Amino acid sequence: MSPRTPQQLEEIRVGKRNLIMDTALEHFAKEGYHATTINQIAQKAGISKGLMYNYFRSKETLLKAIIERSIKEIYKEFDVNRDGYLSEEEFEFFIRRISVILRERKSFWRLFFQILMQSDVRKQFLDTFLGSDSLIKSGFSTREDLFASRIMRMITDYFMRKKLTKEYDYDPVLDIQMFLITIKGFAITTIYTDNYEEVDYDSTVNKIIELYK
Amino acid sequence: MSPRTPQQLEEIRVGKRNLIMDTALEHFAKEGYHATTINQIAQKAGISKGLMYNYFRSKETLLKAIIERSIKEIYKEFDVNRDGYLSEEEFEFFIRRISVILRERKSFWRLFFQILMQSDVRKQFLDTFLGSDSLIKSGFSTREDLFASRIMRMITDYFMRKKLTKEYDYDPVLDIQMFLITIKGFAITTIYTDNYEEVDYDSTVNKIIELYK
Amino acid sequence: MSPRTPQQLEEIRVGKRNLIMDTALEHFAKEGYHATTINQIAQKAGISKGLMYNYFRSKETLLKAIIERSIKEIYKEFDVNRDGYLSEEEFEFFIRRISVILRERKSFWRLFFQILMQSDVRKQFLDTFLGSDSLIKSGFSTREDLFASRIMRMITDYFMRKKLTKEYDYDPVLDIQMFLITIKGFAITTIYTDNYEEVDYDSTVNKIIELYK
Amino acid sequence: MSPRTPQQLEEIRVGKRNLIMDTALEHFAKEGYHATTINQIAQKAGISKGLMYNYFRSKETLLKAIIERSIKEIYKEFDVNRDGYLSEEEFEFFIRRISVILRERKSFWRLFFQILMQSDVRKQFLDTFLGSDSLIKSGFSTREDLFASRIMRMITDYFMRKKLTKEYDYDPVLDIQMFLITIKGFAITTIYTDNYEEVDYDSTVNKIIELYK
DNA sequence: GATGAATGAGTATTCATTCAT
DNA sequence: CATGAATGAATACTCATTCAT
Repeated sequence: MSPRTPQQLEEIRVGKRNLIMDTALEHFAKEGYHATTINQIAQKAGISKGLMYNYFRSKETLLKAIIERSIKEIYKEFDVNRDGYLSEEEFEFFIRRISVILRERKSFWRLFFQILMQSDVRKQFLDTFLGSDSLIKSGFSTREDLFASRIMRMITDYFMRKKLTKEYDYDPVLDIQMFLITIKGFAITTIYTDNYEEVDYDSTVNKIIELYK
Repeated sequence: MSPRTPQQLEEIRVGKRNLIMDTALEHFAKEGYHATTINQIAQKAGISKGLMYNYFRSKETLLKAIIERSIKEIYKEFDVNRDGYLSEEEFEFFIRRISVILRERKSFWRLFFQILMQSDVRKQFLDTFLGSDSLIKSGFSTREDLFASRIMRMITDYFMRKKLTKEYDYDPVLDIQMFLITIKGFAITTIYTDNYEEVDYDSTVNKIIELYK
Repeated sequence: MSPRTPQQLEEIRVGKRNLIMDTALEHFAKEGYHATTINQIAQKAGISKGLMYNYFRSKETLLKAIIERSIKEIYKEFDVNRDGYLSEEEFEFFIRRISVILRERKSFWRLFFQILMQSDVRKQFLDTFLGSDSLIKSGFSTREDLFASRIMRMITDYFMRKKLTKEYDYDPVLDIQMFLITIKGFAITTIYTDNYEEVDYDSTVNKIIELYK
Repeated sequence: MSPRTPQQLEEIRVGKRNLIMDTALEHFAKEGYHATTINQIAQKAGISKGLMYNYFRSKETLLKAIIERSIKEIYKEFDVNRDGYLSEEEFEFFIRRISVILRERKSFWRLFFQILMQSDVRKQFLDTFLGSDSLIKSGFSTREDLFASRIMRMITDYFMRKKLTKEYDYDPVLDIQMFLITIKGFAITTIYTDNYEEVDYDSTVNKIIELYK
């Protein structure tokens, strides 16, 4: 009859917290943040509404927690090379990494898209994702705030360097623009395609690398 | 002060109907469908809530009407050549047309994106827009149902023909895939960019044409 | 079938607004602000919960509206002589006026007491009522903000003058203190007595006047 | 590390019980009964919610326990002379005692006021405190139920006797009324004044004694 | 056609209370 | 004795929709 140990409690808390976040993410991504009710989440997670509020102060807090968690995890993925220099090898790795992350976290990205495409929150999504400070503006501020803009700078540098090595009439600004457009289109296609031929998917990734490496 | 003729009445009706739809579209696109209230719309449109319901049976009906109206208008834009054959000239025209329409109807496209990125309605947007029957599934059924899939077929044909005329190792399936990705990315970029340099925008369009013509 | 005229609408609005405020005041005074539910109020007033929110943005707004309404009305009662000078005649009139107002607005005063006796809101009630700026602090700020402190100053002056005319060892500070204590006790007694003998009540009022005139 | 004796356990129990009550009283008095949550109390007291319910069946039970405890203690203060006769000396002592108790138990009195000024519980407070049976009605029944009414009777007797010894036109009923009003006003002033000049306070007490002894 | 007062079902949130450990 | 996760009933508040005028 002795109370649970702190470890046990921590386990319960962490486990349930993640359960709630996972369940909520699934619903948010599918039906949209506004259209999803706390009731739905609680029911699907098999807990009471009250308990949800034991873990998250509000629906919005829950949303932010979900976003932050994913942002942090994604940040780690790219945390390898901090020297700010993007080699051709790293560029390819970067593209391949994106293609994996997009597939592995479809729900998150669907949610993220939704949010960013809404009014004030929006602030051009991909220019955001790949390089701006709108996360801060959106209230989704983390220590990783500058992550996006750092990546964006690295990419810019990468394309600028290509001018030196490649062709005469090479226009790096246009190439960056085309690259971003392609990545965005690729992202949407990946996220909103439920079943794709692995082969086709791979050759698409390869093609993108071929085009912009 | 003579009583209005039936024609005048009809004009008033149509005018008010469009006013409501325009106002609603603006709000839906900016704040999102769920976050927008009938009150806001009515107030901004300068009419009473009651009158709104005189024109639209429900909020959802209003939404569908907005979508349908735009779909129809866009359909007309591409209604020129019905022979199902897409010449190189027409392909270029097609791309340029898209770039214009995207800019001219930003609000609509933002709304359309939102809707499609949600719930069961989703069904990959651009594959929808450019060629599927999901509009029907989505409940946004119109007489133009098959419009998208016809366009999609034309595009497929177009790229298939390129195999015949162009290179040996040309892979039309991959090229279509890349083309669709590019169009999607271009669409999102256009819709969610508030101010762009006209020059840059044009060169991007030209580049896309250059790449896939 | 023509819509209601602005006058009709205004009548409805004012009438219903007052109905809600009156009903709410009754409940707030009896069961306390927190213990009273919007449901109770709506039910007693014979309207739907929703309608309440058509007239008041929130429960707290309703409370403030009730307080302000009464404060304004009471302010008018004492708005007669603005010269800041309180003659003996006016002093007597002042006491009698209070005795009437306390009886006529029992519910309001009960509510007002409750509120002021709560934590931050508190700030000594009667020193407030009769002379401070806590109304402002309480968030019940009106153009009549300084009403209370003006009255307080008038009373202070009144008692100071008595020193000049009356006795040698007269202590005006003590007398003011005793006067305020008496008024407070009188107020509470009046407000929380349901049935009193009119005769007894009058003689009490007379006694107070006799003691402090 | 030897197991605690039953006495020690009982001491712990009593100590913790009082700790909870003290903490709760502080919050109830400051934020109000309804606005105070069990969580706040438990947290401030440094115990778990569960333990609270080990000591008190419910929030309301806790409230009643607090009231009863104070009532009993106050009762003891006045339990000296049970002969029902109030001498002039004792009357003065009575007043002075009240002035001390009011200051020493501000929190309790503030809470008591709140409670009595609400709902059916109300029943004029001071007439209660000084002489009625409303404690029973209020559900705050104790063995000391009749305490208040006994005191009230003693006071009545005291003033009636003054008629015999003092003046011709002396009206004991009016004097009692004025006395009660003064005591109430004095009580409120004392309870809701945070810092008073000790000198002023004393002279006020003396003045009351002078007036009604 | 036009209005806006009125409704009520639904939604997020709070909090006293229970209970397994 | 002690804990805090879990519950669920209650509460404030919103908003699409209806309807009398």
